[in-house]
Amino acid sequence: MDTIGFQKHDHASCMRAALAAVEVYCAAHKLQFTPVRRRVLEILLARHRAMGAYEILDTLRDEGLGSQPPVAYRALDFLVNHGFAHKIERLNAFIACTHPGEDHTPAFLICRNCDAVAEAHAEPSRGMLGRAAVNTGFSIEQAVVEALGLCPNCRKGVPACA
Amino acid sequence: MDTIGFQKHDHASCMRAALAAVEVYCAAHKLQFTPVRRRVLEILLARHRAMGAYEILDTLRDEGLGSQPPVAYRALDFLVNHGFAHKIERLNAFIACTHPGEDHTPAFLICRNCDAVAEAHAEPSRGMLGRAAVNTGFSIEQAVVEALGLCPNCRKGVPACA
DNA sequence: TTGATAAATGTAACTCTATAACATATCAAC
DNA sequence: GTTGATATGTTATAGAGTTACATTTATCAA
Repeated sequence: MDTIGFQKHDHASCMRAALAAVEVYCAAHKLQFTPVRRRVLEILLARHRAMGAYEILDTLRDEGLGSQPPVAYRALDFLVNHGFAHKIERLNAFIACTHPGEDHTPAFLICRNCDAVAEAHAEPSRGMLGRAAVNTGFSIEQAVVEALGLCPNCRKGVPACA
Repeated sequence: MDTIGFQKHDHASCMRAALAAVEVYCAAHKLQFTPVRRRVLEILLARHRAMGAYEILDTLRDEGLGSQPPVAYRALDFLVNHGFAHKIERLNAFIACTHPGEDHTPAFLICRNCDAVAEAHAEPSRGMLGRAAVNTGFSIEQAVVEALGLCPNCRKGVPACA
């Protein structure tokens, strides 16, 4: 068990499910889910938190799967481009998607105390941002929505969201 | 005349107004609006677009106002902390606030073609993000809201938003 | 007005994040 | 199997941001 979206859950099965979903998606879309790409996604899924590219690279290096930055960045580009992982701009870090394969605009809740990250849905076309876009004639193609604050565990004083 | 929020406006007067507002605010709050801080804000206001810290630093260096990164970053920290400028996470860049002094949560519309940036208002506590936060027990303290797409000028094919 | 304290700046060195460029290998499809 | 596209390996470098410490400048109280 581990924390996801600030709640406990069966992490091993959620990891298997995500990998399976990505495999299915790649097969259906004729994408190459190569060993490096797979391993980077596994690392992100296993840690279940936002990780810097160089932190991921360290793990790859230990496993002999490539030691230079472009190896990690290229795998991450692939994962992000196809929606299997997301970049958290505010942290310059990456996190596995909690529902890969589905088309969605993610929004994140980032705990400033324990760095846990929960993924929610955003609808940039709605709300004030969408209205502002329509008013100015701007067409939204992508959106970064990241909230910073305290997760429920840290609010209650749980040390480092154990 | 220049573009702001994708529209033409009297840029010189908007710059004067913003500087005046910041001066008033600093006097009222006993903040030191020092030459470096003032100059960085002027640079941001004059260019009227998102600028990287090193781009700003180059200008400072040319003027003999400091040549090392901390000089620019410290001034930018001051401006951002007091709401006189904002950081665009997606661009790792900074932009002058269009209504300094007022307490607000900014949202940005970023043109991927010409890099023009318009500032809108966000209300992170409302909408889907706010609901997700309430549901999970997360308390939002700050939010990054940035939309990427095409500004009206670039949609119409105006070359580089001239 | 001077002396203590805090705030701001100058500077060097460094860390972290990310990309360019080019060679090599592997895959996919005819 | 040859060819063209896609992916990987590797070197070097660019860009963004911080740490640490010395020095200066402002603030304020005695």
